[in-house]
Amino acid sequence: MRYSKLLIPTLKEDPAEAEVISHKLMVRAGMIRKVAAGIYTYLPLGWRTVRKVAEIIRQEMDGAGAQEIMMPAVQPADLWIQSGRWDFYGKELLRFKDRHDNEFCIAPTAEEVITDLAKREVKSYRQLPMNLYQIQTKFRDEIRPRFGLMRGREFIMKDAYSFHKDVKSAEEEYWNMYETYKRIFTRCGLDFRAVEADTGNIGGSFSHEFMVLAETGEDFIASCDSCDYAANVEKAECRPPEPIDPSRQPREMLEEEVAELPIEEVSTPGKKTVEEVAEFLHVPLKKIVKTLIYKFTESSGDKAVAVLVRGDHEVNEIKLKKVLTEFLWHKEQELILADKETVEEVTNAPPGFAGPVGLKGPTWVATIADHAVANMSNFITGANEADTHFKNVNIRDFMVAGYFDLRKITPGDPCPKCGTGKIEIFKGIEVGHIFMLRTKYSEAMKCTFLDEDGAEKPMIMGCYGIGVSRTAAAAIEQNNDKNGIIWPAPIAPYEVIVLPLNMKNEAIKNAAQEIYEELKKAGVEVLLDNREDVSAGNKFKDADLIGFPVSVVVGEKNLKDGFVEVKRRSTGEALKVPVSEAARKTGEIIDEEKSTVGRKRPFNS
RNA sequence: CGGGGCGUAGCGCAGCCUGGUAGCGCACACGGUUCGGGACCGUGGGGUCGAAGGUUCAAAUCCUUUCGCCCCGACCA
Repeated sequence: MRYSKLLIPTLKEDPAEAEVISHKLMVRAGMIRKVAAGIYTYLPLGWRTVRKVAEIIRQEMDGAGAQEIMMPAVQPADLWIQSGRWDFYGKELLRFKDRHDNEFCIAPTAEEVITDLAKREVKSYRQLPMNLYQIQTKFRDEIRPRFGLMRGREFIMKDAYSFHKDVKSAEEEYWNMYETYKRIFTRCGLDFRAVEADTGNIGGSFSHEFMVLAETGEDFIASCDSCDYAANVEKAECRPPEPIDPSRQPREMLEEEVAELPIEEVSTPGKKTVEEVAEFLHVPLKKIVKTLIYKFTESSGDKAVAVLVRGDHEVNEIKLKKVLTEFLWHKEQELILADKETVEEVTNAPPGFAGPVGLKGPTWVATIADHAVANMSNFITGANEADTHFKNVNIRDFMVAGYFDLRKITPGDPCPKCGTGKIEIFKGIEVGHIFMLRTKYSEAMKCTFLDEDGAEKPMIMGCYGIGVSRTAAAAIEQNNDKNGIIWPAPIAPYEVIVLPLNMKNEAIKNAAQEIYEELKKAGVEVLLDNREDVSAGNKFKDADLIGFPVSVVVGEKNLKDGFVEVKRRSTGEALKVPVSEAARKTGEIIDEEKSTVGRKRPFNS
């Protein structure tokens, strides 16, 4: 392709609206343009990269036995009502009515349509297992789209759904997809980890996320420094301190054995946060118990629950939700930190002075505590009175409905898997997610088959997503320098750019043209920067900004002696090669760039 | 939805406080000189100052409303 024919509107300056590097560089390199918040047009270069990511996904999915299909983006409400998600999904689901006043949505994901398809077309165990996928535009009306393609509202996703006659088959496919995803992201040249994850809105029984490690990631990953354990912080379980002590009886095992002292009131004027209290009373955060009042709604009205965690810990709301539903039988809706009024009602004090001693009020249902609290003694809590805390509080002083894993894992915690390693926290960008759905959708939508024994059974399902456009952005987050993008060769919009530095010099023009033709013939994806009246400096800057893995520089000085320069974007390393050798050498280098991608970074190590 | 910020030429911005000719750099077009790391000279085109209403002789500027965008938070297959 000739540069002059392509729409590549590069910019010298960062766009004012962009914050993260991938967003800035994609706009500057002329790959995307914004149409509305979280909604983008892909320009020729951006689209080529997206297509290349998609092609890698296709090859690997097809190779793994999946079949590509295409489902509608606009989906009827009644399928979503059948699955129960029409009510459950909330505002993120973009809904509208057609001219007949029938309700529709723009699909954020396609479990409903695919389950309906399987229900209609698959009758027998003989047709199973089956894995169907599509690569398609999705829409999620995110509360706050941001960071360009990293969190768009409209984005391109590969979503796959598998159907099985039994759990064993489904689990086999799950791990088949797990391995397939590893190959896909490795081929894309990404440094990533597969981590255990929460199942969120999609539901189901277990799940892994594929995380690209990057500082701009919005997810936190807990990873063990000695074993292969890695999990989303949302999911990572905290090993209860020894001894595991649900009954709270044996006091003799406490890490710090001291006699329980009598409870004592202390004045703490204006000291609301744990940090302020710790500083004011000259005690470590670990000696304080935080009391957080959470509010949720159930059929009988608003309820409040008090949650106790150690001062240096933070509540993991996903775990809290789970505890509320699974152990306390509250089917909560919209769990939120309680507002001022609720706090005052439950604690009889302004926010900032809540404590577990003497909670009351009609909405208060229970006090629950994190495991770590069970092993504390003579700690500090709020006194449920303005400007006052209690010292030497002990478990004897209040009622706890139970001890659960309620906190976020923190760096230095013991690994929940091996127990000996320490947890480290990394930031990551979620580019893929695989779920074991089991029968969540097949039961709701009556998607059944006849098994060998003639019994009608719901299909066992799995689902597997990859953010295609996000993967492209994540690759940039990981591969860039001050001059621009450094594309991993397999997903670069073009593999090679040929730079004739002066188009008015016939010898340069002809040599560049020749090398370009030869590369094209050899099947290399090559772009010829044939722009007239663009200075050498500009061509270099644009080539670096866009990030072509290899450039062939055809300039006067070298060409006089019959040479051109073949340069790698990743290392800056430049080879002087004879014109006649240029195409061959370039081909070799690009092959090497493509084949070494991913190899330098061992998976999960 | 809460807090903060911003809407002036395609992009990046100044002008607004203190009302009176809409400006700068880049980009774009034409002519010329340049041509290995974002060249230079000259000429030129391009703006309902986000929108609506108000105050005023006069509004980009002051007031009100509204829309959009960005950041932080809550939220998120």
